[in-house]
Amino acid sequence: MFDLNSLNPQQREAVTHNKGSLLLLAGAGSGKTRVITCRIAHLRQQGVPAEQILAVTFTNKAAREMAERVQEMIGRSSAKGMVIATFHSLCVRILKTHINRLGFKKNFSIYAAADQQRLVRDLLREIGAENGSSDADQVLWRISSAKNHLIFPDQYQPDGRDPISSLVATIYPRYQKSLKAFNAVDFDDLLMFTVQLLEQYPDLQKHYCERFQYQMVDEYQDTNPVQYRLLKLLAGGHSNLCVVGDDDQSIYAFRGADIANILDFEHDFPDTKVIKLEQNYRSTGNILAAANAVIKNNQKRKEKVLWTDSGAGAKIEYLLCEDGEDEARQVMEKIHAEKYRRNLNYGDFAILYRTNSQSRAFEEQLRYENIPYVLIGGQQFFDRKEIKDVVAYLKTIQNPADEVNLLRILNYPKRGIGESSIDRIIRYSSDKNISLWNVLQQVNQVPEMNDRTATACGSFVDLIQRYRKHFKQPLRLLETLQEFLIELKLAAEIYRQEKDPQVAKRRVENQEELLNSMSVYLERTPQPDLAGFLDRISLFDDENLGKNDKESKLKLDAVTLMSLHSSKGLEFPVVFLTGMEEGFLPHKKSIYETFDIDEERRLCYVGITRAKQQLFLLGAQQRRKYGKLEQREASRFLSEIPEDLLQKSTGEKPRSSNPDEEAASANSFFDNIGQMFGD
DNA sequence: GGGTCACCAGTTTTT
DNA sequence: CTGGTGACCC
Repeated sequence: MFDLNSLNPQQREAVTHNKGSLLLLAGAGSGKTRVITCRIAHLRQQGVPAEQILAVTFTNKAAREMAERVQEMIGRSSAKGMVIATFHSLCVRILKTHINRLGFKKNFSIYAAADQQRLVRDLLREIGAENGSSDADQVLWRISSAKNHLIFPDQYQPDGRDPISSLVATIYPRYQKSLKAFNAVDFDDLLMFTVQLLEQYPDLQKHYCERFQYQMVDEYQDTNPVQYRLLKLLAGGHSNLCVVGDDDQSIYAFRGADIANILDFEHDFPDTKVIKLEQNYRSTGNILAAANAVIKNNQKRKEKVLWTDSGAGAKIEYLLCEDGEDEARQVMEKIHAEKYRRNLNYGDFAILYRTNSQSRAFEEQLRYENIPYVLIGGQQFFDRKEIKDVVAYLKTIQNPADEVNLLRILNYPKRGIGESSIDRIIRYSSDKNISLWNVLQQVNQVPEMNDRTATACGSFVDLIQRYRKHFKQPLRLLETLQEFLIELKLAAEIYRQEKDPQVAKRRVENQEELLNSMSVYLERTPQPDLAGFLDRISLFDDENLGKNDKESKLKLDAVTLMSLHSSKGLEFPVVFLTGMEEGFLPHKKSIYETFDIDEERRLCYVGITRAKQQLFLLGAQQRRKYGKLEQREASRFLSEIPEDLLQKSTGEKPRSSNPDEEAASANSFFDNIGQMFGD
């Protein structure tokens, strides 16, 4: 159990507030997760049945941690039956039972980014509008954003001034039609269809409302319009809905999050109790003072002032660097110095930046200095080709209507079904309106099919059918996957294709990680099957996969490099907030295109509040961009930090070949700084 | 099927 | 400057 006395008064109030809606404004580092888990434990203690409790998060990591902590607190059996899940997995649960009402079969596939991209590219090619990959990405982006706003294909209104949107108006309905034909849904559909289901079928809505009497939503500031709608439907007017979040850390507007959801919550749900958590248990006083000073410049926000009783701590250091390289060098110097001075580990340092391309200079320098580092972000495990190939096989076995994945593997590894044969098969399929899979089963009907290709198709069909049968034995799932990988000879294919044997080895090992993923799934699941495994790897992405996920990367003793976005929710003793320049933070797109400086300020706020003990702010006077040198101006956010919190220093003197030019640029820069610090 | 060349675009990301 | 992609050729 837990001790109410170990909580501060506001936390305690939040934990014991049981009835009606609750808005918990939890500042950075205010012990939010603890409050949510204690609140769940408290509900159980008050006699609320576990089945009535629903907690929704955005990431699997958050859901897993919450579930683990609840179990530690109240025990496994007492937690059994509650649902602690991400929005997406909650929706999959609902759709798995009821999606037939929307005309899908229950073995539907879930399309991830790569599958979607393939499909949209094919559709663009069909209408003769294929134009590199960037169009496909943009179209997909718009479709996703439409779905986030609950705009169905027939409701999509193109914007005349915008050429991409008319493309979207053509592609979106076709895209949705193809998905349905393939018995597949994409990530956004999971949410959109669930909302559609609950709206169209009041019996279902009633069912889920009654089931989940107590609902909690974490990171509420990140909810988008579909998620908001879903919560409204689940709450159904009566509920005990508790939302937890921090409007000051709302940084996902670009993917549809609407900060108005949290700002207007009290208005949307009358009689809401509002509780603010402002005591911070993470950072020193100086760091919090800087964070407060920056964020108070945002007009639309719930006022909060973070405080700590743990003392002011070190001053914040602002290092003005010559250029990007110098910035990287200065970070290295500080890492060496602080590691030695305070006996820290490499794992205590994080280098944060606005855009991923900024990581390069730091990586190079870290490698040069032989400092271990981990780069967070970049390619996701399940985006890797070798993994997608195996997953495509499994999806085809599970759902042969899934033509995107069927086509991906039809001739990989090569089995003598060439491009022209595939074209013939596709044409026959669309002419006769027979699914690809059915055409393959009667490939002799296809005109101009030579015998060898027909035989190859036959053995492909046989392979898939054989393994469909094998994968039906739940006790042999792991062995079957193992046998399947061997029979496919994918490892040999990888070694053949990849010149660098070390790279090939790593890729084969990645495939073997899938086996680990399967065995973890088997351990955790009472009634495992192939469908469940596929859902798991679509939804849960690379959790379980030892060396590739963010969490285990953070366990190594290595300096962490990541974007400001990825850093949300994490903390480090020493943080370097780099690229404190106009154009990076705020990013130039936000200055000239989206005009959302407030969101950039929140991003800056998130960065500052990651630091526990020491915060370094860095910026360069000039930077190489797209090959040419560019003068940089210090970020406006720097001038929002009171001068007495800052210790300023410059790096090396610029060593330009032209002393006059050098003096001029340095002077103008210092004039600028002088103005902003008011000296 | 693999290799080379020209061309383009360049913010943030989870599920 | 980079990385990714499509066109083109052998």
